[in-house]
Amino acid sequence: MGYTYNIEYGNNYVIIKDIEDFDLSSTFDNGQCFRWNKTENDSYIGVAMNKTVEVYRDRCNLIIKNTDKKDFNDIWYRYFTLDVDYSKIKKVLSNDPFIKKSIEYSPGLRLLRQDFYETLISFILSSNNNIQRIKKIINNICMAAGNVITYENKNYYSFPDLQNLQKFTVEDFNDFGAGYRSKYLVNTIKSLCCEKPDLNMLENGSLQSARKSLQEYAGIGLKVADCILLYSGLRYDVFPADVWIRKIVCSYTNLKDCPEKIVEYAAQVYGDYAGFAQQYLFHYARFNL
DNA sequence: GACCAGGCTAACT
DNA sequence: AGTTAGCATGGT
Repeated sequence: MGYTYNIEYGNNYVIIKDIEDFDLSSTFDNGQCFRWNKTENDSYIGVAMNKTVEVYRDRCNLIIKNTDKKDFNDIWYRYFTLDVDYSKIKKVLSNDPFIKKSIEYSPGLRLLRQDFYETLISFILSSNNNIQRIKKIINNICMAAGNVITYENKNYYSFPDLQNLQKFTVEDFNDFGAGYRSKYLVNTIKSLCCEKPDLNMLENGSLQSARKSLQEYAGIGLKVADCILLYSGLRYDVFPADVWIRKIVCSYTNLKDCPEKIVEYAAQVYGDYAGFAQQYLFHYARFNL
């Protein structure tokens, strides 16, 4: 399964040599994640999985700083979907001329497998919101209840676990800037603490049942449910249809601007790779419409 | 001041 | 089942 990479394990860093299909900007600045930021040196520093790491390219190599062999194998290999064969996915999806164009625009885009609960909370915050503001709200939440992680004399804050999220009130989330979504968060966090969702069912059950069970939570509709399933790496046969996706899909098909119809179309045309198709399209749309 | 942002909920026909 | 107002906030 997956690839074998030529990897160098150093003192607090890991180098993946001659890596293909891994462009930093189109991976981190494409709206799937909210806790990665570009530095002055064109590297990216991210807080994920209770860790802070810095990632940068040196020609064909990818360097991950502030990590080691164990964390690379236990966490980052999976987080960065290094087991996924993007050349195969791109080849299949390129049968569709418009997806092909989007792939050519950002061929090094990757999906990330992020923490399920962080993804769930983050995308409740995403509704009728913009990426810049979503990042700000999430950062406020992390600063208020996350663990401090120091890296190169700067403090970073992990995404809080459910126990810590549970102590926040509607007023707290209002102070963080969540607006009318605050009550959804409090409600959903309480439900999640009370009974954990069945991740195995979400991953392996029918798509219909996975969506339906996520939509039981306050603040989660069809689009947010698909984002949660896709960006936590549970499944790739989803198609989050936000305003950008709706615009661009309607521009190259004669579909009406109706999310359910667009999702149905994507399932038929892109099948098990719909989630990847969506991500290439989204990135293209955001910077070209 | 209007419009928009990785939409959802509730209240209507 | 389909349609629509209302929703918090900050940027353009």
